[in-house]
Amino acid sequence: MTTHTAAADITETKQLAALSPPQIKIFHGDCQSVTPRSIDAGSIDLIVTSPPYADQRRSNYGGIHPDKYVEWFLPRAEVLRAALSPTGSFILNIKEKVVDGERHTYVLDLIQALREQGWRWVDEYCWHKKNSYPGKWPNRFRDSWERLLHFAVSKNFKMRQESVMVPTGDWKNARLRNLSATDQVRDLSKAGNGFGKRIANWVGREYAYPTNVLHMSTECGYKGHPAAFPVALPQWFIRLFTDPGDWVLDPFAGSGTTLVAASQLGRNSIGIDTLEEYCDLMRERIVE
Amino acid sequence: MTTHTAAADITETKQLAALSPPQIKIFHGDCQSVTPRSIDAGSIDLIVTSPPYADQRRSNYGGIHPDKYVEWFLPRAEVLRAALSPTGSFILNIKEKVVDGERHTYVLDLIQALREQGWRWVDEYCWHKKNSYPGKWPNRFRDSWERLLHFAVSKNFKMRQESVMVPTGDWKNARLRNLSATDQVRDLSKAGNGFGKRIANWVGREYAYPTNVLHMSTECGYKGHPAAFPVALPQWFIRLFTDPGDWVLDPFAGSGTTLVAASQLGRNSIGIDTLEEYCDLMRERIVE
DNA sequence: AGCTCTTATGAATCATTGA
DNA sequence: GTCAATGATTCATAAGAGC
Repeated sequence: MTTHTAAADITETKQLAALSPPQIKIFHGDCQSVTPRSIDAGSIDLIVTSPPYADQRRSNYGGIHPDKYVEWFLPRAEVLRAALSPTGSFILNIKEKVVDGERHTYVLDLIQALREQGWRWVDEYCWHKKNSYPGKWPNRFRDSWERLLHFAVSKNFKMRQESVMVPTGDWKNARLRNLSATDQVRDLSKAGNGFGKRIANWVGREYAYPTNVLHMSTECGYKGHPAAFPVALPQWFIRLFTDPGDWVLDPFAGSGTTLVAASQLGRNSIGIDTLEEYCDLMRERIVE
Repeated sequence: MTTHTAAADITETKQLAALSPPQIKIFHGDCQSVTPRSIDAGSIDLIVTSPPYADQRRSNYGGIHPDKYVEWFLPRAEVLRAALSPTGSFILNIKEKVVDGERHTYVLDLIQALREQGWRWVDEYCWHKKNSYPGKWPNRFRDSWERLLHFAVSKNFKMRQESVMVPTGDWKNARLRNLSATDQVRDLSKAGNGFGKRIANWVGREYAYPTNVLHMSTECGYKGHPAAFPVALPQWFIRLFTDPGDWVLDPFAGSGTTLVAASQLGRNSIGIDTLEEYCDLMRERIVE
């Protein structure tokens, strides 16, 4: 039993208890070869990932040149598409870097190329990073947002909009202060929109659907490993695009944030990473 | 003479009083033909505009099909580039519409095409619309953000970052840091030229640079014109990319929000619109 | 528990220097 | 020339210490 969602999520807790505990699989290797070998076609309900950005993290992943990014990504997207269920979704967290004083276009190119590969570009969510990296330059301000591209293979993908509804009005802030005992609730308050669907019923107050702008802080001061996104981010999309018992895949799993989120929510998960070191890290983190 | 900040109201008022009152020119017609005929090459310091979106506002503008959007836009961008000063900027407010359940790619295509035309894609600001249009759909949430694309023709465009500084998030921290002698020394040394120094002396560290995410509510459209952007939006970019006395152009002026903002800030402005009815509207609005 | 205050740090970017 | 490495810049947040 790995879930501990916002305080009195009684119904959800019962549901999860009735299910077998969520499975977690970790594969070491490149997702391009691992995926077709180790994952059944059409068995994945949601892919959430933050791939290595172009020319970033060179010390860890070897770095992909911006001009080569699309050709590096496409064959991997192809195997991911085969693994995804017809009603599944693919959430891609990415942002183009600045090259020679202007934004590089590889993300734009990638969107176009993925569409040609058969993906539907359903929407682009905006992740507003409330605590973006500081710095000052003569020609730009701090970059405070990233793209969360939502792709699907069919028009009728699964979407559970009620599961991410947010309380309306001042009630939210007042209530959260009372509930701030646990880390989980703190995470939810950080997200500002991570409430489960049952909590709204439990409290019996008004709630509304969120928008396609997510306000979340990057995780700060965590251990020595690079944390891609805050756990609230995969949480939000897992609630939105899967049911308990579904399978979630992160083909560039890194420190395993997606797997943690999935397990907390009673979803099975698979993580893949090219670095054995990160696979070990994930296993350690999951034990907690 | 060229400095200008939100904090320096007194100085600003004096400056503006010393200048002749801002000029406003309104031209009726298509900017593609009006611009080369009526605007001197290189005379414009900033272009801020929200062009008719694809297939939107059909009743007013005739509507451009999404698939034809880029070819419609490009010749107009060409004349705008000729009108823009070498140190000028071009702010394009745009968002792709949903066609057949997915985002259309004409904005991505447009960015690519503008780069091929010689524009530099400096950055993409995110306009977070705090009060986005209500609605509910089975496969997406409310669209709560739009793109504010920043293009320039040269690497060393004009940018007055001090003019849009915002109060620091935590006032207590700012005040405390003010007491630290080392911090004051750091401020003075890093401020560099002219105005930065004055800010450091005057308001200490109570102001910080903003990010590339703008939080602004939409305004109800000015009577008779479909809702464009709030006046605070062009204001922000006019402060950021021009000095008093500079020339601001809106080639799709609509209800004239950009002209109002420019005049309020002591900048000269030019508005162009294909509809005589809107030109009349602008003239009325400017009298106020 | 609830404050206040301190400190460390995070998918960053540009200018400069040296090979 | 081009390219790679280094230093300087900067702020919202979490965690931790102290009361």
